[in-house]
Amino acid sequence: MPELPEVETIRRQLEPDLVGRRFESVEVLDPYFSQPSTAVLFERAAEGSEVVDVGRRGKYLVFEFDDGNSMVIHLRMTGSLTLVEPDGSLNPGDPRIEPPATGAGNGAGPAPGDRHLRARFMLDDGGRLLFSDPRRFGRGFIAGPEALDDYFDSRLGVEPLSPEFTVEAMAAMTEGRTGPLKSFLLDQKGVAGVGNIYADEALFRARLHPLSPGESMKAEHHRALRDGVVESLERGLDLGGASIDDYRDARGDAGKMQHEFLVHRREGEACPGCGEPIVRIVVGGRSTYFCPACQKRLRRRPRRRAGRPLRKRAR
DNA sequence: AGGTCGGCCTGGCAGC
DNA sequence: TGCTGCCAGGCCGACC
Repeated sequence: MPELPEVETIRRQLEPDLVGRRFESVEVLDPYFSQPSTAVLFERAAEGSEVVDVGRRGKYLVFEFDDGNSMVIHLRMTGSLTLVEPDGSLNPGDPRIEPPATGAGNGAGPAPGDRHLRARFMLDDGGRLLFSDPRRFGRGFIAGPEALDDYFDSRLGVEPLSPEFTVEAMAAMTEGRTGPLKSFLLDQKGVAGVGNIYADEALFRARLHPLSPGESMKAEHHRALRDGVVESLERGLDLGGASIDDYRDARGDAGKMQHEFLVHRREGEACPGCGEPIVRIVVGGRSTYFCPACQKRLRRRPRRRAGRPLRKRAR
């Protein structure tokens, strides 16, 4: 599942090869991809545009065009973007040359005849960018600068790898939140880009229980969670992301983060901290892995009622 | 307003 | 073997 480290890995690979290139033709093969816009409108808006920047916001990839508009792509669960060089390889010098487009298939990409291919962007240097997505959850749209700002502002919170992601910001975001910390981390309006994998890893690094309410945290916990999020995302970036099922980077390679999960998808295995078995629970409908020994649940801080002194406990 | 839950999708797999 | 049913989960909209 592409989360921030996976999307950023793809962005870093695409940027040097796409900036300065022009989309000569664009084909939307699955109308779902461009919904709610139509395939034709999407194709018209992208065709002829030169890419001047490849950016990222949360889990969204942002291809900025020379006309000021941007094409935004979200990979969701199973989407992938693959850049094919003019010679058919996945990067210069790569041995995985596509078979010549003489036989079956139409030279669709790294997997010729890929039935999950949803959109194809032909570049002016003969290369092409392919969007493939078995589950059809991924989406693309084109927007002007103001509309794009509004879109992101209403959906996304702070970038966790930016200087704005401070301990104070963490404290402000979790104040008054009664829901579980796991749900807070998955809410993109708080920290943008964290998904199920890195939420589990961040909570373990912070030694925080996924069901602890946001408002139960004290200053030391705010710092621990901020640091846990940053460390888990940076580790994922260093390893080129995590490949559990479908994820591949823009060159068709798998990431290595899945070999270094501390708790995620490791139910019953020994906790890397204390050796106790890792447990799986469901929080907000999501599989959640943690160590019950290392990640103790915080209790809600008692709220003082105005004008009334704290009562001593009866008995 | 914050929290929770179902729906969107399809491939893969368990179970019969 | 082939069928059914369930699970995976990011995001959104409906609802409490």
